[in-house]
Amino acid sequence: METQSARADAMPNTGHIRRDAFLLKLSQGAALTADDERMICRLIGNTRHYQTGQTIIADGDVPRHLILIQSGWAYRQRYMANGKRQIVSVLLPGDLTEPFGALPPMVMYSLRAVTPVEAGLIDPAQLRAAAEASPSLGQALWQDLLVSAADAHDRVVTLGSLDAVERVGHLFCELHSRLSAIGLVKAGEFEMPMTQADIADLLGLSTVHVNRCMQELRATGMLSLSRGCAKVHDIEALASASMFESRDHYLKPHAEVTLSTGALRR
Amino acid sequence: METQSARADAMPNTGHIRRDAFLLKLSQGAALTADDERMICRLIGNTRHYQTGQTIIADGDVPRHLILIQSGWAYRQRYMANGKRQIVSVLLPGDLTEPFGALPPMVMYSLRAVTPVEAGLIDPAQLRAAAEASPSLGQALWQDLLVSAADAHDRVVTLGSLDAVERVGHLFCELHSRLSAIGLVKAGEFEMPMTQADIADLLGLSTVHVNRCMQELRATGMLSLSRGCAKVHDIEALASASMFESRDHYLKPHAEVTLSTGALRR
DNA sequence: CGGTTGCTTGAGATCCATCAATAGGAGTGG
DNA sequence: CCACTCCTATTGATGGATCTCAAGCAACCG
Repeated sequence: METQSARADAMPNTGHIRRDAFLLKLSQGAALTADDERMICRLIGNTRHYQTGQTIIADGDVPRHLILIQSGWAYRQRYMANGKRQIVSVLLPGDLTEPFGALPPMVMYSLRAVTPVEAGLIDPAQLRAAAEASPSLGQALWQDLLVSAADAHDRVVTLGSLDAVERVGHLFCELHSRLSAIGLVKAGEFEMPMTQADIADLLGLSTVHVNRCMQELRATGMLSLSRGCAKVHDIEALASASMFESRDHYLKPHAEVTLSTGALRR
Repeated sequence: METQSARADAMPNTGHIRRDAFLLKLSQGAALTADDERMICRLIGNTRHYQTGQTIIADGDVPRHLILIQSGWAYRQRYMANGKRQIVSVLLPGDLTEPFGALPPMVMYSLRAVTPVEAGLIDPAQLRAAAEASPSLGQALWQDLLVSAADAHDRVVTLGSLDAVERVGHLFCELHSRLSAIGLVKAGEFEMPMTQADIADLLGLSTVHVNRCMQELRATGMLSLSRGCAKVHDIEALASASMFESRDHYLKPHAEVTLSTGALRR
C-alpha cells in the first residue's frame, strides 16, 4: 500500500510546479483568475492526513466543514441493515464531499480513506461567498457541482441497466476519464488502489463475479492490471463495449452557452 | 389517465388557498419570508403545459431554463445503446430539473411527462441572485439541493444492495415520504401513475418480476394498489422491511446547526 | 516461517430475465 | 350494445446470470 501519484509532496501551496487537482478541475469549468486561485488556496484551512482504511467522517456525524480530497482516494459508503456495504461513490483528488455551498445537517454515509489521504477543510459559507464575489469562480464551482450530479446519475444508470462485465468496464472508463482530468493518467496507465471486493461493493456484484468479469476484460485485451496499476489499452473499444459516454460534453462546448451566467474571460 | 391531485387549477399564482409545492418544500429547509415567497413566484416565468407521454426536454438539448415541475409527475430517463430504458429519477411537484444555480451545457437525459404536467421556467442566474440576496431563501434552496443529492445517493444504494422486493418496497416508501412533504398523501393514500413497466425501468428489474414483487408486498398487507391509487397500510413495517431510512434527518435537526451558514430568522 | 490479505477456481443454488400466453379494462367505432 | 384494439396486469415455464460456499494459491509482513 504505497504507490500514489498524488503524494504528500504533491500539494504546492506555494510553488506552481504542479497544479492542485481541485484547481485543475475547476479551471475546466471556467478560466480562473489568479485572484480566484489565491482565494481558493486561502480558503483551504488546515489539511488533515489520514491513513489507509481510516474513517474520515462517520455515518451520523454532524459535519462542520466541507472536505476537499487533495490527494489519495476515498469511498463514500454505507452499511445496510443486512450487513452489506454499498460504496456510493469514489472520491478522487480534487473532489468535494458535498455541494460547495452548504453542509447537510447530518451525513448518511461514512467516508473511508482507501489510500493515505490529504484532506483540506473548507468553510462552505466562505466558499459560497467567494463564488458570489467572483463570476468566474462561481461558474467553475457550479460547473463542478453539475458534473458531480451527472456522475451520480451515471452510476444509477450503470447499476440499473448494465450487466456485470459492462459495469466493470464502465468503472474503468470512468476512472480513466476522471483521473485524466486531474493529470493522473500517463500513457493509459493509472494507480488503481481498489480491491476486487471494493469494486464488488461499488457495482453491486459479488467479489467472485468481479474477478471473472475482469478476466474476461483482460482476455479481450482492452485492459490490464498489475500491482495496483491499471492500464487501459483501447479506451475507445472499452467505452463502447461498456456503454460509457464521455463526460466531455459536460465541459467542452460550454464557453459560449453559459457566458450569460457568469462573465468568462479570455 | 386522469386523476391527479395536483391539477391545473392547483397553481395559485394569485391566491393563497393552496400552497405551491415548491414553496412547501423550500420552507422545510428554512423559514421563508413573505418577500422570499413573492420573489420565487415572480421568478417563475411562463408556465408550460405538457400532456401525458410528452417529452419536456430531449436528450442532447441545450437547456435555456431551469424547469420546475409545478404539478404532475415526470421521469428523467435515458435510453441505452442496447435499447433498454433507465429511469434515473422521478420528478414530483416542487422538483427542479437541475441544481438551482446553474444549467448544464447539454442534458444527457430526456424528461418525459408521466401525467399531464405544468412546468415553470426559471432563469438560474436570477434564482441564484435571489439566493444570494436573501439568507433564508439561500438556505432553503441549498437545503433542497442537498436533499436531491441525498436522494440520488439513495437510489444508488437501493440499486446496488437491495433485492427486488426490497427495491419495490423502498420505492413506495420514498414516494410516500416525498409526497407527504408536499401534502399529496391523505390517510396513507396517494396517486400512483407509474405502470409496472415504469417501475421495472426505474429499479432495474423486469416487468414480470415487478409484478410478482408487488403481489408479495400486497400479500403481507403492507401495501395495496388499485386504479392508480396506492395505499400504504403500515409504513413502519414497509420501511424496515425494505431498509428505507427516513429523510427527516435531513431536515429536522437543522435549525441550530446551520445558523452559522445563513442568518435564519425566528 | 505462520498469518493475513487479495486473487483465483469450481460446483451447486438462487434470483431474476425471458418467452409466451391469457385476462381485464378503457377507449373507439360500427 | 357489441366487436375491436390497445395497454396493463397477470401467470406459467424455462434458461441464464450471478451468488454462495468452499478451497487453493500467491504475495506480503511481522
